[in-house]
Amino acid sequence: MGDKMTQETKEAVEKILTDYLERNKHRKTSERFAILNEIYSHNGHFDIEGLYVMMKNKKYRVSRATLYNNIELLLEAGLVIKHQFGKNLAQFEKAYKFKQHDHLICSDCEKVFEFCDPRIMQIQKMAEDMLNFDVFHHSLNFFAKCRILKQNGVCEHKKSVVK
Amino acid sequence: MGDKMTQETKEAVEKILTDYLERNKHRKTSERFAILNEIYSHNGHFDIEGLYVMMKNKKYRVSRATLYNNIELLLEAGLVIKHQFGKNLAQFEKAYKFKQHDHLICSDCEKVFEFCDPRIMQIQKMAEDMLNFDVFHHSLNFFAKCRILKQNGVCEHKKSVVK
DNA sequence: AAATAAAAAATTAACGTTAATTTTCTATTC
DNA sequence: GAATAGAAAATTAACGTTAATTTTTTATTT
Repeated sequence: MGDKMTQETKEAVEKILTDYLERNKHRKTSERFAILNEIYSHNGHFDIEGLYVMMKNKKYRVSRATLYNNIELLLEAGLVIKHQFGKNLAQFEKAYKFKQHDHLICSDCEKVFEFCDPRIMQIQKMAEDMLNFDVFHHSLNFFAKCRILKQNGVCEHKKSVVK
Repeated sequence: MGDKMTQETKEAVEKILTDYLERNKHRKTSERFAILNEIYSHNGHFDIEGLYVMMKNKKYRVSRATLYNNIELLLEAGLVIKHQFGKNLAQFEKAYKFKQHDHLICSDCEKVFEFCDPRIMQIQKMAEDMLNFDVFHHSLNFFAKCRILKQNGVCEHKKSVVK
């Protein structure tokens, strides 16, 4: 799980956060940079409770409310992305330097798969022009049943992408 | 709000529910048909609390838990669709005979706009074949900023589609 | 450096939803 | 039609998240 990020990434995301905080006249607290670092040294999806446990297991003293508040801030700064995969539990992932992708969720085992398709951008452009909006984020989820499961009665996609 | 549905629609959706209940060996309770009727005599999006209030204002005695449980059942029967527009409050809408559409959400005023694009089906087909799944539902949301608001500082899209 | 005002963190309470438990009702058998 | 077992409805408790309040910290002024 704990995956050390490159020094460049660390500096780049800290710079983005610093700029965002200065631009919006927010304070540069130690908690904010600790949370950012924790998130960026982790791969794949995570939820708030998981992040809380991860940080508790290390030196950090941080409350859940601070995580909820600051993940919102990181969301606005474009440093994390939020997902709602049907369930009533929000999942997050880091956003910096990660190429755009969407998700397909297995309705039997809840595993999440990623895929890319450039046509989503064409749809986005159509919607923007038709409704006169500028899209800053999109979310596309497919909820699906495994074809193998239908045939064999077992749900075993070894090549799960995330979670 | 309260919009009388045609007799044909009423019969059709009741038939779908009856068949679904029989097929899955569930009971045909009065609550289930009351909830279905209430949902189908309403246009646009709604949440559980709103449905609860609507039914309380009429003759019906029904608990919130029953609404939560049965909306899940109607979801499985393909009679309603569930949306999560970023906020932590689920929105629903009837599914029978309503053509496929997706949503764009204004980040300033939370209004929801609908649009259609056939290309989403091509993306779906691609994902299905690549990952070997059969998609039974998708959700595509664009989160966007109003161009007029950016220019004039006011957020007033009169032609809002839903809610 | 001390005093201060404002902002953020922590704590607590509230809300929407889900899960567990109890009560009521359905529908089947006698 | 009465008795019964199982299912669904209602109630209650728990969970994830958001909002409100209190405490702590930041950073600015003196």
